[in-house]
Amino acid sequence: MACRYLSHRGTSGSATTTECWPSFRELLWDLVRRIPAGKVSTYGALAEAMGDRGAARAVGAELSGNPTPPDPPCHRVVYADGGIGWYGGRGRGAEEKERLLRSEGVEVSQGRVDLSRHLFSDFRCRPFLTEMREEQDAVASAVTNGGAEPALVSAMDVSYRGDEAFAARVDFLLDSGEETGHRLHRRRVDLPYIPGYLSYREGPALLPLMEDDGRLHLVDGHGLLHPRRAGIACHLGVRGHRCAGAAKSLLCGVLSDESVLVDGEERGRMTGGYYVSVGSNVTLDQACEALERLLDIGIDPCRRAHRLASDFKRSS
DNA sequence: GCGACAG
DNA sequence: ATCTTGTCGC
Repeated sequence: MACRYLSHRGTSGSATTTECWPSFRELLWDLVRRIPAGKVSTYGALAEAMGDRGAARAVGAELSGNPTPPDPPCHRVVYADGGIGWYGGRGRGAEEKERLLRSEGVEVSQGRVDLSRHLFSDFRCRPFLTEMREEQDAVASAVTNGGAEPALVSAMDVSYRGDEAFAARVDFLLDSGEETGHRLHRRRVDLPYIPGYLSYREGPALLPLMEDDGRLHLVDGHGLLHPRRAGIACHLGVRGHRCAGAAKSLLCGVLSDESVLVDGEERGRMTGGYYVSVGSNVTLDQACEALERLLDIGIDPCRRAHRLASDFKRSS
């Protein structure tokens, strides 16, 4: 199956990521512990060991939360140019980081480590981010357009507190705009936000809320308007649900009139302040018309879902 | 130097 | 996304 990360366990209906993918956090700290004293690595190198250099910022964000420094030796992780970087977060502690490195035999001059002498790069690690990209290619090829005109629309969003996700879905009748109900779901997440991998962070929290009764699900994020045509709306859509993405900003593509083009191809459309793109089982026209219809009668379903998820978190 | 990326 | 103070507009 193309979506291991969303696979169900038995008949319980629960879907987890941990069954299929390693934990970003655990894997990262394992890697950091392998850097010997006297050596350093870089944020990008650690990200690359896990399969994508683009996750370098997520690596830095996780390392900045080291609860017991200097035990997992996050001070041995520096910038790609040898710059010392921060220690303890928010621009603080470069001196302490430099002192620790010097005490371990790392030469620091002009505020920089000579990476040609001190770079450790003997990481052997499952490149799971690469595997996720490969899965995204399979997801993209499974996307389908079309279906009957939707009469029901549900908007979905997720709010966070630490590694806990609070997901919400709000339902509307398309013709009257009447709000007919909502569903909530709370769960732990174990992947940080990494551009291009949003579906692996938020998908597991949203999937249990989806319903295969012909309704169109509008998800906060992109569908085909993604570097590998596999945004979160596609991941959820290829599970058999009708799904489109509605995002507030672009991940890729250029705006040309109302269309968003990638390599000259229309992958999405800007309407009502949202970038809309197909997830699966719906056409771009249908998704845009549904959103426009609700906006026209004064209802912003995405904002409603955002507030519901936010309220759900606050009251939990 | 430029560009900088859903949530 | 979240954090957090201040500020603007209805």
